[in-house]
Amino acid sequence: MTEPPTARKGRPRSADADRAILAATRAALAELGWGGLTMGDVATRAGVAKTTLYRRWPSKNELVVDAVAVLFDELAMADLGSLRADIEAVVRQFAGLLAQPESQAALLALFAEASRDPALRLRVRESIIDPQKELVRLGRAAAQARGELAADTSPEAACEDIDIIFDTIAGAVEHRMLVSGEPASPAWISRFTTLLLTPLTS
Amino acid sequence: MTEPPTARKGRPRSADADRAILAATRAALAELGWGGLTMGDVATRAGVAKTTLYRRWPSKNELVVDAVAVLFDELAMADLGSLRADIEAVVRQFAGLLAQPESQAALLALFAEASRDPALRLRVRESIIDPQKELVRLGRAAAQARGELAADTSPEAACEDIDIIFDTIAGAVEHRMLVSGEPASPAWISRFTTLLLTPLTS
Amino acid sequence: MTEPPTARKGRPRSADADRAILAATRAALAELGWGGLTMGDVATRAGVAKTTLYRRWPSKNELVVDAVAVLFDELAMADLGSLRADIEAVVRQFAGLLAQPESQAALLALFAEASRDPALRLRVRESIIDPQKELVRLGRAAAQARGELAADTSPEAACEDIDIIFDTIAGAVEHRMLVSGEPASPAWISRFTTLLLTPLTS
Amino acid sequence: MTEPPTARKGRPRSADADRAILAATRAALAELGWGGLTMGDVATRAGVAKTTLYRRWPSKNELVVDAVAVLFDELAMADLGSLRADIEAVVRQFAGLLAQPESQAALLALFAEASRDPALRLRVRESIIDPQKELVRLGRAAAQARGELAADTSPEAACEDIDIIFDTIAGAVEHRMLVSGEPASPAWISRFTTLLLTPLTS
DNA sequence: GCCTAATCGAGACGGTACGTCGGGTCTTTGG
DNA sequence: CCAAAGACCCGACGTACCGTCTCGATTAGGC
Repeated sequence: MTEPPTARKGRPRSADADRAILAATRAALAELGWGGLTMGDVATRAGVAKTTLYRRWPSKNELVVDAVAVLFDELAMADLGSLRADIEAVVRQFAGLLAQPESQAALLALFAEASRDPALRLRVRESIIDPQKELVRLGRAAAQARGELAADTSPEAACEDIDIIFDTIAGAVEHRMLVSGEPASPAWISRFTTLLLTPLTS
Repeated sequence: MTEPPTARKGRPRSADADRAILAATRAALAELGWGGLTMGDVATRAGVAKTTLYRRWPSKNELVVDAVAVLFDELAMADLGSLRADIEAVVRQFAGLLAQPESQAALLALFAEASRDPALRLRVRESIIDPQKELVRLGRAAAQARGELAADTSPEAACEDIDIIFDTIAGAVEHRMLVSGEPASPAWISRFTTLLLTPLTS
Repeated sequence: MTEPPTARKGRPRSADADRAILAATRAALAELGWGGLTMGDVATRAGVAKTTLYRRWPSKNELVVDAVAVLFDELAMADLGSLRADIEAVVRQFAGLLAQPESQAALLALFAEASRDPALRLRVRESIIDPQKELVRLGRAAAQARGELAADTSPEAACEDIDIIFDTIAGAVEHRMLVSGEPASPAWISRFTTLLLTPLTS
Repeated sequence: MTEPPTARKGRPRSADADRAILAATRAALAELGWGGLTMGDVATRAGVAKTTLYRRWPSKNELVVDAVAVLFDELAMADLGSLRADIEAVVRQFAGLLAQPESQAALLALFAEASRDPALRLRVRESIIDPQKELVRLGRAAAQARGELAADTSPEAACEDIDIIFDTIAGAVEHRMLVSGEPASPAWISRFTTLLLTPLTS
């Protein structure tokens, strides 16, 4: 095994550069939006040459995915003792994310690009979608452990349940905040949670 | 009465050109996607000079809104006799729309741009969002007439109800089809309708 | 003889328009130079539609020829009693013409265009060159009548003489004023006349 | 000593590109004339991006000056032993230059533009006018050395003499070839030289 | 006193070139 | 081997004029 790929010849890549580039990307995104973001501008903000940027990311899209992905790392499933509390918490977290200009500017644009580019779609899925979906999975398991939800009848059905719940939550929040352009107020979150909770528990 | 401004000076704008441009835009959109769509290309396809195009639409965004808007005109609320049937019909129609490459390519990109440009947002809302929301409103009214739903307690609450239902339907379908990239099969539509129907009728 | 083509059917062309257009052309020429002159601008200045302009002149070039030609109509050969005085007068008149911004801006550009366009060249020759050359011819005849110059030995030789004198006078004045960019002061005119007179009278 | 700015950062500009662009400009000029010359076309012919072209020359005018200037470098003053021979040689060289399509197409147009643009005028003067005028200066000095011409009485007078001779030679040849459109035949050159020589030597 | 026909203004039309900008690559010098 | 700098090719942008066209509205003669 050629285990440690750390020891390479020549000058090693600067880890500072990576951080600076991602931070610059987020800043530019928040400031100028997706359309106004240019590679040259990001490079300048990061105090880095364009070459350095392209050495690490093949294109603007991949760069933005990575830059925004870290924002989704803070999503977490805290078992709050009831399904309603858990759902509300998840919705609130996701809404909080979409309230940030960076993710606001990036998310829909990224989805739009991804709908044409399979490689990007994969990357988006791994970095952005899956972490969110995992939350739904965990919440469901916790509710089952608590006895609020029935146990899985089959893995396929479980998977479908999770998918439909996930698409509904993510879609509704995104649509409200990014398309309708209205905030996800606590009242709205509460009403939406009720909407979601009723069929699950009845 | 404000005199109809039909009698204007100079050569009138060609209505043929308008139609050709919008058709060319839809074709290019379906073929090349949002990112690949070029004003010059649209002009060429439409057999029109770029100038003519810019005389009518200030930018790519507005053009695409108008080009795609007609697709949403076919949405209709047919009173099918039951709330479930009506919801399923609406979801199916919307899913059918999003299955077309033109709208697929345009919708997310348009939403993304609109989140930065208030004028565009207004245009999107009028041409695309409102016609959809109207369907929800009509379906609700029909269900109330049938006695399936309780009458409005207050106009504000009614409005909020419609908003939340609308965001949920639109968001979920969009997210499933455009982000998750999976089709809205009859089975999925049925399950989603159930999810939606339960809290409404319980 | 179908002499008077003046009587035509339909609305006659406005003579005012012609005058306004030519004046506007000269004004635009003096203000913006050849490169800055546009048909649309001339039309606007003249308070006339572009169509009206193109109905009369096929292109910018022909228009400018006509607009500038009238300036050359004021050239005249006044028999002042001596060859020197006559030459000086001609040079002075031509220099005066080239001191006007209109002709300054138009002349070289017109010559440049004409070197590629035979039709334009003909028009330039008739409207601009020939009137000038006529002066040389008249001056020569006057000097011969006075006995200052020998009579023609042959028509061909006379013609060659006139050509060479004309090219020398016109070329030198143009080059001094338009290329070297220095004024044709009385002193310069006097020196140049001497230069020209010596070989003619010796 | 100002440090030679040879050691610069970044990729150096390609000297090949410069040569290719200037050659392409001359070719396009000879083929299409001044009016038909397009920046895009020049770039294509040179196998170069438009950007590269604009990086070096701010506009068509400056580019053409540089492209044509090299043609004037071949002008030389060969001391042929007599003033007449020297003048004839100079006139012949200049006529030869104006017989080339490139310079024919460029010269008058350039002069026309320069009459409105001081910066361009300076550039024209340095690249095109001065090399020619130098020939007159040298010829005069040689003739003085030979004793054919009297020595300078004063620097100013010498300068004025040179100017007037230069404007006359250049103007006459240009006017004959480019405006009258007739060739500078050996006979014409001989006659013109006589015209010029008489006042100088009498 | 209409009719006919060419003119007028206005402005949209299909084109072509413009000069700029961003994307992504390549070639330098220097670490 | 990497980094900074910047030149490179490419292709789209939105604009400006070109010269042509289609309008509705005039403005003369000729009947």
